[in-house]
Amino acid sequence: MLRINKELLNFLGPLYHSDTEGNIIEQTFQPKSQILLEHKQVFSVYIIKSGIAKCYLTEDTGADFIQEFFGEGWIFGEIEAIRDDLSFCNIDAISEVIMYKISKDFFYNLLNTNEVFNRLILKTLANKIYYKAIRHSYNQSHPVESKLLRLKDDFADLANLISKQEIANYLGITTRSLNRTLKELKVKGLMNF
Amino acid sequence: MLRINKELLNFLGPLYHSDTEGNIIEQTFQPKSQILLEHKQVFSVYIIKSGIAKCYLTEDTGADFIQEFFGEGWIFGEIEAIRDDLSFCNIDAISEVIMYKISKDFFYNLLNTNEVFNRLILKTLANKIYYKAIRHSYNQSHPVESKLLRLKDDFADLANLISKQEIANYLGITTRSLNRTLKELKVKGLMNF
DNA sequence: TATTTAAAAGGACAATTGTCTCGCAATAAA
DNA sequence: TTTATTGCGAGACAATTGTCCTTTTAAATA
Repeated sequence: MLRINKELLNFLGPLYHSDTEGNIIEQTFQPKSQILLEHKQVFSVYIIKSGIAKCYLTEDTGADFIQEFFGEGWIFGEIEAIRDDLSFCNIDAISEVIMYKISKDFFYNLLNTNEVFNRLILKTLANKIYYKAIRHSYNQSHPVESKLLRLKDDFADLANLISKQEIANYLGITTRSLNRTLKELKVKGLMNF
Repeated sequence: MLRINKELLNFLGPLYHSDTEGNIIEQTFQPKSQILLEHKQVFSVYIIKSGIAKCYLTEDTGADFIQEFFGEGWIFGEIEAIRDDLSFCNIDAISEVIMYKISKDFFYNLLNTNEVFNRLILKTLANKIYYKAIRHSYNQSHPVESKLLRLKDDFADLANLISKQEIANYLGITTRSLNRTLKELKVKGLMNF
């Protein structure tokens, strides 16, 4: 649930340091600040250098559904750039987030001229689809208890970084259901979160 | 819910006809036959020339969750090729399906040497992510009734091609829930499917 | 320390969705 | 025509999850 991409980060670090034309800039976001908003134009592609962000959609019901938690090396804005369309997600910083920011044009340029980068982006996109397919299918076919157990280890890692509300939003359930099920699992001795 | 990709089909048609080395072959699958199985090696990338297929995952609960219905121009196997991993979906023909089949190697080759193809694949991947993100979020945040209404028009188009069971599997619900809700909508005069 | 605020936990009840089962209708096989 | 077979629809009930609201806890501030 916390996605990282060291390969992409390793590619971008050196590129940033050798860049003299301002094609890549660093930008810092404070915790809880909004990085990207739904239904807006996107002018840049972002890669997380450090910190954690959440990517979520706000539905007409008022509920937020968290697509993914983004960590080091995770990229966003690239889908909008490739589709040449408005943003379809909100991105909020959870911790302090430092990011590499590259303009759409430079992103296109890299895609066309740098085979390694091109392949990295292809892989990243393919992985995003893979992760989403598996998760969506699992979510639709299993009760809350199973979903929670499946993420047990992730919770342990993220426990002091993300709130209960965020976990609920990630699972597409209410905090009430989350608490109820967590308690049942505690009684059964299957979880101590 | 029935995805097509004319652009990709328009690209592949001429390529197929000018191909003298057997890089692209046509293959026909009968209705209900299996085209791809989960957890198997994938040696080719497929693009649908005509017909309809379904892409689904079988969960440990025994339930099938349909990721998408594939129509003309839709591609699959490309994610496995890019990730260099086993298949993670089953693909079954629904109607008779005629496909262009290209080897992994030729697919890689096209990606590296043909900028147009490369861009088409990037777009296709980005679209797959976009569609999945929107649908997953909607599914998690809305009751069955809303999900059905949202797909009203698609149902009308596909009604005589796909079964009730398949619709239920696409929505991640049981046929019982589907029938119950369809009846309620009929009573309300909101649907006549 | 006392006071305010926000996050977390949970009680009571309602709504939604699933499970199991049976019956009906349509189509295919005997 | 009769007999299986299969998909569809739905009744009765159970389980799951959500809604609304109150209480508890813990951290932040005065």
